[in-house]
Amino acid sequence: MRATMCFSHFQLPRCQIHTLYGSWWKKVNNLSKTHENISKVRLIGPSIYGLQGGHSRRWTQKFVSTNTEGKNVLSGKTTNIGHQITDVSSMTHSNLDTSRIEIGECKSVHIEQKISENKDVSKCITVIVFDIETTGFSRENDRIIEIALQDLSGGENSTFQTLVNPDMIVTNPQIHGISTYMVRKIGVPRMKELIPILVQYVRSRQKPGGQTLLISHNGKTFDVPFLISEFNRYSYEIPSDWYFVDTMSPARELMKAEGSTLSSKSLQALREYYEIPLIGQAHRAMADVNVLALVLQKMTRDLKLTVPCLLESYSFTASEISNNLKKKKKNSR
DNA sequence: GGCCCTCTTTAGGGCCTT
Repeated sequence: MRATMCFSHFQLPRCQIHTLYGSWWKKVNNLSKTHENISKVRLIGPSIYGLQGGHSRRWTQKFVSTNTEGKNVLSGKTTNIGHQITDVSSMTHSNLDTSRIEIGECKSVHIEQKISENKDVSKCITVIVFDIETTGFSRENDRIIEIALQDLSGGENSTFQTLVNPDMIVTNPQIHGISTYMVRKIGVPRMKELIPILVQYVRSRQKPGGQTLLISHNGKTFDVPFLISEFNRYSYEIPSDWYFVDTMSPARELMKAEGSTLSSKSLQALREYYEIPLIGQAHRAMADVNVLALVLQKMTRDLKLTVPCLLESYSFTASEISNNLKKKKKNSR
């Protein structure tokens, strides 16, 4: 199977060409070897993911390659909450051979426990900003056509971006500029193929024994439920140690804050409020991720929010969202 | 569709995501 995968940097210039197999993928494998009992790279068991075979079953071969059309970028250094974004990095064209990857076991530590044990919990939390583009607003009838992630701790391969073939006509290219032609190109992965890679990528960014915090704008009502639907559609589940934060909540607080002139909670309004220049096309996943990463940095500064704060006060899990959706569906019958 | 706010909870409207 061959799929197109984009790994992008926050900004040009493009200064390095890596192969994923030589960089990120090697890192994934090294991680699994180094932390066998802690954070061994894992795609969760076959029973959950509907794979054939037992835990010892290896993944079948997959090739993932970037293409420039997909604007797949891979960033080297970006930013960290509490630190200024100081650098930009390179672009990657890669061939990724995911064969012979062991499905291991991952031991995670409960976040609340970790916070109480370690005040500097932010050091063991991976903060990833993400965004999706879709064919519309309906989780049932529409599909994801682009996804982008940026690990705010920076470093090699800190961003992940790809178009997704939705197997349907893209009816809203005027919104994001993504056409049916673009997503139907040879090599653009379907969601079913992308999910294991996506999970593995996030896992590769996770610190040993740490947790993952995935941040998006309006994620509670759009991005996360959409992801849940896509995962469930192919009998996958979002890993239970993925914690989500919706930046709409702190944005509401910012609107109410004394002296704030923020008039709307939209990402565009937040970008304008903080005078963040738009790099790339609005409503392309990575462009919006870049904006949100900067908004998050400035908003957490203004509201004096720390990463543990975000976790304690704003985070939610996919299962909480799923349970809410099930309850509401049941009540509406 | 779902969250939040308010002129509220026995509800309705605005906003946000593509």
